[in-house]
Amino acid sequence: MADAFMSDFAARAIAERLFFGYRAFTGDADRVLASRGLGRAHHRALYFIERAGSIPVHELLATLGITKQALTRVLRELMDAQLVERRQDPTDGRRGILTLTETGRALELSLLHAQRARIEFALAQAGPNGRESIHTFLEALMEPDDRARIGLAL
Amino acid sequence: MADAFMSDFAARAIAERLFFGYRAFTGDADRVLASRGLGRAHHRALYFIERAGSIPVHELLATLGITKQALTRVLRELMDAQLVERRQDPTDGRRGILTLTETGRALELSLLHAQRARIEFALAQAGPNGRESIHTFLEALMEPDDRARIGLAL
DNA sequence: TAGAAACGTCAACATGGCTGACGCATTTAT
DNA sequence: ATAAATGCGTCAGCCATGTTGACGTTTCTA
Repeated sequence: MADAFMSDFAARAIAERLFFGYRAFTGDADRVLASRGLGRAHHRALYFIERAGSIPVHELLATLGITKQALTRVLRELMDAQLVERRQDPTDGRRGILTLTETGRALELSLLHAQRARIEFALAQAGPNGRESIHTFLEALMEPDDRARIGLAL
Repeated sequence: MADAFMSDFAARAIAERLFFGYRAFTGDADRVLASRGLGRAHHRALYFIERAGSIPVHELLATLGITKQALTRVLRELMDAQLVERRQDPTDGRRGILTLTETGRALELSLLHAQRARIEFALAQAGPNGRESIHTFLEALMEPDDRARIGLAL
C-alpha cells in the first residue's frame, strides 16, 4: 500500500504542476491573441505553419488532431486577416500548402516571445543539467505518434 | 542575433513538447470521463476537492480561475451525479464546503490512475536525478500566485 | 473513364468558458 | 437594530472551439 500511496502522491505532484504550468504558459500568448481578436486555435496553426516553413493542410490536420471543419474555420480567419496564405502543391493539385505572410510571421514571433521569457526563467531555475531531463520527460509524456512531429532537442 | 535564434529555438523545443505532452496527459483522463458523460472541467473540480479533502467554494473558484457561473454548472452536475457533496461552513453559514462522496473519490482515483502510468513512464525515462529538475521547471513555469496552491514536492 | 483522394462548405450540436443582472441568506459594520 | 457587504445560486445570452454528417469540386490514379 505504501507503494501505491507514494505513486499516487508523485502522480499528483506532477499532475498539478502540469496543470498550473501549462495554464500560465498558454496565458502569456492568450493575452496577445485577445488583443488581436484571435484565439488559441489560431496560435497553434500559426505555430506549426511557421515551424515547418510551409506545411500541407493534411499534415497540419494530423499535427493538430482536429477535424478539417474545425481547422478550415481557423484557416479562413487567418487568411482573411492576411496572416496565412494557401497555394497549390505543384506535384498534386488537390493538396494545399500553407505559409505565413510577413505579418503572420511577425505575429507568430511575438507570440513566441510572449512565452519565451517564462520558459527561459523556468529552464534557468531548473539549472543547466536539468534541461535534458525536462526534454526527455516531456517527450516521454507525448503520444508516440506525436514524437515524429517535434523538432530535435537542442 | 545568434543569441536570439538559440533562444527562440530552445523556446520552440519546450513549447511543442509542452503542447503534445499536455495533450496526451489530459487525453488519458478524457477517455475515462467521456465514458461517464463528464468532461475535463469536472475532472479538475474532482481533483482539487479530493486533494484538499474538503474545500470552500471560494477557494476552489480561485484555484480553477473560472467564474462562479462556470463552476456552479460543473458542481451542480457533479452533485446530481452523487459525486460531490456540499455542506455549510459551521463558522460562516454563507460559505459552502465541498467534499467528494465515496463514488466521487473512486472516480477521481480512477482518473488519476489513468494518468499515473504515463507520468511514471515519463519520470522513469528522465531518470531519478531528473525528477527534481522537472518539479522545479514546472513550478517556475507557474504563476507565482498559484505556487501556494500546490502540494509540497516529495 | 471510373473511383478515390484531398479538400471546402453548410448545418446542427456539445462543451466550457464569459458577462450582466437579480435574489437570497448571512455576517459585519454603524 | 438596521444597513451594507459578502458569498453564494441562478437565469439569460453570448463566444470559442470542438464534434458529426452530408454534399460538391477538383485532381490524381488504377
